[in-house]
Amino acid sequence: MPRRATVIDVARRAEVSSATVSRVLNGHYPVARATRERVEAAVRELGYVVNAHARALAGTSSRTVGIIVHDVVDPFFAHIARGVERAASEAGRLCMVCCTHGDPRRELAFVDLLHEQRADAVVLVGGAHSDRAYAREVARRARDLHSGGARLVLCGRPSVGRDVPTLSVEYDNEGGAFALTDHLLTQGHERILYLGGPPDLSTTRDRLAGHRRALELRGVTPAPELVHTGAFSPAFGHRRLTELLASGLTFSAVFAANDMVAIGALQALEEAGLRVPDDVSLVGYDDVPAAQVLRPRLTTVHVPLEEMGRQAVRIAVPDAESDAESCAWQPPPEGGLKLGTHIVVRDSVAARQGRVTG
Amino acid sequence: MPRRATVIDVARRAEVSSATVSRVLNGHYPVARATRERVEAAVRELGYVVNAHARALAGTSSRTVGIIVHDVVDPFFAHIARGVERAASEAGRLCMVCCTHGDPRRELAFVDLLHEQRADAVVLVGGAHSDRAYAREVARRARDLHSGGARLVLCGRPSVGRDVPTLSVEYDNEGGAFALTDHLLTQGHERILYLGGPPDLSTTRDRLAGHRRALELRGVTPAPELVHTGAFSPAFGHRRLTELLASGLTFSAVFAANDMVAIGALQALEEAGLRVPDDVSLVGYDDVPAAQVLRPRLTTVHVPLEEMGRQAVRIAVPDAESDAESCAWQPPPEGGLKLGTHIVVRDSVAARQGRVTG
DNA sequence: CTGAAAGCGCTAACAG
DNA sequence: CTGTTAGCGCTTTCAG
Repeated sequence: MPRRATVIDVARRAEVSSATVSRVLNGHYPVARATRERVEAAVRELGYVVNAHARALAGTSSRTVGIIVHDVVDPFFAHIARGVERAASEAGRLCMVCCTHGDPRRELAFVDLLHEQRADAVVLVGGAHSDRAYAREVARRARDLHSGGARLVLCGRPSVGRDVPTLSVEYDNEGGAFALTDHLLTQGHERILYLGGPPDLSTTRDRLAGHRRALELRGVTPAPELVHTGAFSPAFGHRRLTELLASGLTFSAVFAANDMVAIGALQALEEAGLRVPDDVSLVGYDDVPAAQVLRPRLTTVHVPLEEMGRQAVRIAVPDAESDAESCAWQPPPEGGLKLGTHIVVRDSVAARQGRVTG
Repeated sequence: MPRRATVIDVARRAEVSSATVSRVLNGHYPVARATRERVEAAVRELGYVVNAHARALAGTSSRTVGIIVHDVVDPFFAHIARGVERAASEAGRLCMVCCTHGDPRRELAFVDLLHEQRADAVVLVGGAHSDRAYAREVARRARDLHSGGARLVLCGRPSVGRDVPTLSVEYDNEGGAFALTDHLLTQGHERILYLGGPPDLSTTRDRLAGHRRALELRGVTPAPELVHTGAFSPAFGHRRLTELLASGLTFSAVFAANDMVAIGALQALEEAGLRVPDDVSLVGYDDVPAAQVLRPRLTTVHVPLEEMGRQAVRIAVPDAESDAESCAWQPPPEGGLKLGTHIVVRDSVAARQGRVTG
């Protein structure tokens, strides 16, 4: 196998030094036009391709960012990933994506792997399990990363400690759940079934907190039998709601922990011969595209997913432009952004008709 | 900023040589138990993290694979990306994903970028535009990559030339379209509107070819006014079908070029007061999850998306296990896989009632 | 089992 | 404007 061409080969061929080759390759440095052309020709003739590793080793950054999600197919993560990829690309960086499938150990392992790659930023996406030991592990990595000049960005999850050097991009999760529940309450629903979401995930806790706050504000006592946490999947929504319906539980509305759960819930309702919103109202959360495809179209909470991804890299890495003077750039002093959410009213909620289904 | 720890620092601390540190870090080499433990302790105490770039430079591969898609959010690409990510991860590799948003120039630029990163494999996903110059560019990069020991994998697109060193994973696109059209024909539909898909994309050409072959085989003459190519989006499906309906075009079934187009088409039909499948039958292609969420549930062609992604990396890189003896591994002689597709019958097609809508 | 030393390919001073 | 010369941090012969 013929060894790959290197700067030296190009230099020899163009009859210049390797430094000159490097200079024309990088632009940003005066090189005589004739020389430049000779080098460019040599590059072309040799099919030379710089070695990003050698380049990274020699000082310049790796020009990559990493993102860690549960699953690239899940629209919640996919949209955030798109934002990260776009912003990274605009900042002249490659995006490495890792999928944990919800396993915290894989998550930690990926942070390490991305650190090894010397990613300029590592974006950790989605709710976190509330586990002290786990938070400590994340904190340690945040420090390691930081002391190496890289940033750990928490996207849609709480901080892991006051003086841990992380950046963060959150969204108003509690507020969205509050608004959504209030909307239901306003329509006369008081027995609202809360369905789905892993109970120990920060996302679930926040949504439930907003839900409860709204209930209490309207003088409705939260009923424990109306809270059924679980997974964030259509399968869970379908299965659990089917069971609940069979058990005779009564409620007039369902608050699905996210749109995926709502998809399954809607199917269960359909199968039970219940009409949405006539017999039961239904709401979701996240406002992924599927929410508009469902019939009835789903009332839900819009979360600026892609924007979160964009911001995550924006606050963590200097962009292409200011990049020339990259040393001038520095992370925003706040270090933490919180994006707004808002309820999107569509067709899956109706005023309560008096009857309570069960 | 305190310089990051290096093997030398670890070596010093553990009172061994850097070579020994390297050996314990990599496993695969006899090191006295006591020595190993001393090194491991030093690593921990210093918060040492290997530099993947230095490692890659020093000879071992970069342990990464790259994937180039139009858009990570589009389920077609997302599922393939998931397969690639999983297989890469299982083979101990990181996955770098790039989004072109359909721009061939970005695609080429990303191949270069991934080559610079010395990715072990670069997977190019999705239909390609049939453009000689473009194919030549791809071919050149395939050769460059190959001569550097990396592989270019074409996933769901045709070869760029007989003796261009690429690997490929295809699916039976033409066959699926044939089967689907035949299904419609069997149900009595003869005026079938073919809707969507960029006309110069290989994917579209293949699907249309299968569609036409089925038509001809049943003695139905393809009608040019029934073919309306365009984008692969719900927006296109909705807009164009709405126009067509207004124009008075007659047809009893719609063959949407993919499920996304079908989503838009269904909405247009609904808005026009037409019922699916009672008034008009509708089919899609790809069998993404949305196909099961639509009402009626969509009859479509199942494409083994995730499996394609998996296979793409499987044929291109040695897996973790055989990796120990990695020099023993070599790409499968075939170099080209073709996965099967099959039609999934759901609820969006009904036997033709006689009336032809328009 | 362990150490010494030679690069891997590139960039970045530092001199001209 | 261009060449020389050190490394960047790691792996890897080749010798003990």
